[in-house]
Amino acid sequence: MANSCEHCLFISNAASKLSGTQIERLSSNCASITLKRGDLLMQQGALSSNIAYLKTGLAKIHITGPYHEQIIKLIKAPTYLGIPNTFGDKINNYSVTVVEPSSVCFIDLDTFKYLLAQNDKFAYEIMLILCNYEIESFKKCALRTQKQIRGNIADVLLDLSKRIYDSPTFNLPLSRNEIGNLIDTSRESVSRIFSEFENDGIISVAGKKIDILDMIKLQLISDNG
Amino acid sequence: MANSCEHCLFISNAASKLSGTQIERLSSNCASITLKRGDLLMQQGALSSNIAYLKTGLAKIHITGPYHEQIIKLIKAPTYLGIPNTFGDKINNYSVTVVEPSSVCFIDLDTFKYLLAQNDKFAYEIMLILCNYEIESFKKCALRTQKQIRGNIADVLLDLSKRIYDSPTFNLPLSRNEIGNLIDTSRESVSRIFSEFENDGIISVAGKKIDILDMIKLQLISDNG
DNA sequence: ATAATTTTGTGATATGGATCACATTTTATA
DNA sequence: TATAAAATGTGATCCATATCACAAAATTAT
Repeated sequence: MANSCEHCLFISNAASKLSGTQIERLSSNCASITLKRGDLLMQQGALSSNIAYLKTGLAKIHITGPYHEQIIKLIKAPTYLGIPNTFGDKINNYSVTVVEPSSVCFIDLDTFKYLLAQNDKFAYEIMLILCNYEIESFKKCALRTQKQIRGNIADVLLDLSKRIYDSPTFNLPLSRNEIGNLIDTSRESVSRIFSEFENDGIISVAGKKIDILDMIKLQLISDNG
Repeated sequence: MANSCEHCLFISNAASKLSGTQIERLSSNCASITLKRGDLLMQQGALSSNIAYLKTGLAKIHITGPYHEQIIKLIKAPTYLGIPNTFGDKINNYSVTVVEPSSVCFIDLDTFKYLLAQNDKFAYEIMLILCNYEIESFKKCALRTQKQIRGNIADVLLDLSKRIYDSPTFNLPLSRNEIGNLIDTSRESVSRIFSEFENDGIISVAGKKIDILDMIKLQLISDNG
């Protein structure tokens, strides 16, 4: 049975700019699979021959640093992954691992490039995505290094609550150690700050389950570093 | 006298893909100026209506953090500046300040977008640039936070020597304070490490003038954090 | 040139977090 | 269900680096 991108429930802004023929071509050069927590979607150092489109789910972009693994960011569907890898040297410059059950389409690179060349509106949308990535990473870079751990943990909790789950209650998709890798700190410090926040009545923690009790105070901690 | 991009000595890879008519259009929508150290090329928070093309010189991209100014990176000509700003909300997300005498072309945004839509090879080159930006910033983000100050200072010196000046001897384009802002440390620490490196015979420092005496050892410090 | 301002170097001190250590809980596996 | 393995919480200790303080040097303005 042929894949149909045209009727995909999670079609991207970019793909919805494609013509009938173009989207047909996409459909026949695009394979959809489902992945579970821990599955590697893209391996740093490997040769990339596909663009990935995360249709549903949650993933982390991470790279191997000199001393430990560094999580660059959490990626929520829907989004394209690995576009920068496929231009230039075609070696993946980072790994992507699924942290919650996800469905992903792999799009043949040549097809993707063909579509970019054929349809300038499609290309424009992709460019928009790339631009936003850059702006985002500039900001994050500056904020993360100028705040103390309390501020960074507050940021992570707010991000999970607002951007990822849109709810004051959620299950942490990352271990304490991973949260540490995301904000450049140790797992012990993450634990300690969680306890601190709990004692201050800002959050309630039960294993992976987080409940933000005082959003205002959490926001203050985030703002004041 | 009309500006001629076609015969520009510093024409970009992207612009050299343009047709005769297209490059004429670029020429007539592009203003060239010269700037000196300290001149602001792009102001964070301001409305952007131009793409900048740094033809010659050196500039820094910086943003205002919660506590102090953060230098994101040093930009060496030739390069485009501000592309991400002009997509999306059109507010500059960062400032750019010239640190060495530079010449810059301001390209009208609508013209730039017109060229992107008309010429897919031009668009492809611009996309390449955006992709490289992202990869670069991922790497930098991870390395900077996982190394100690000695390692980061070694990185800055090597970057200046290799990428920017292509010489073991050069004049620092940044103050100690700015170097601190670049690698998230204090001016005092920068001074101290410079003295340390000098005592170890790795560099010689005379005000702004730096001489790298032992490239191998400096590289080792960079590698080992 | 001279004065005012900014930048820099370096010692002393304080401290945020890393690291170590180990008990406890949770999760995965046989 | 039992057992092994991984993740977590928390105290004690240590250290890299920020911060403070102030003198010296360099730059800029008058």
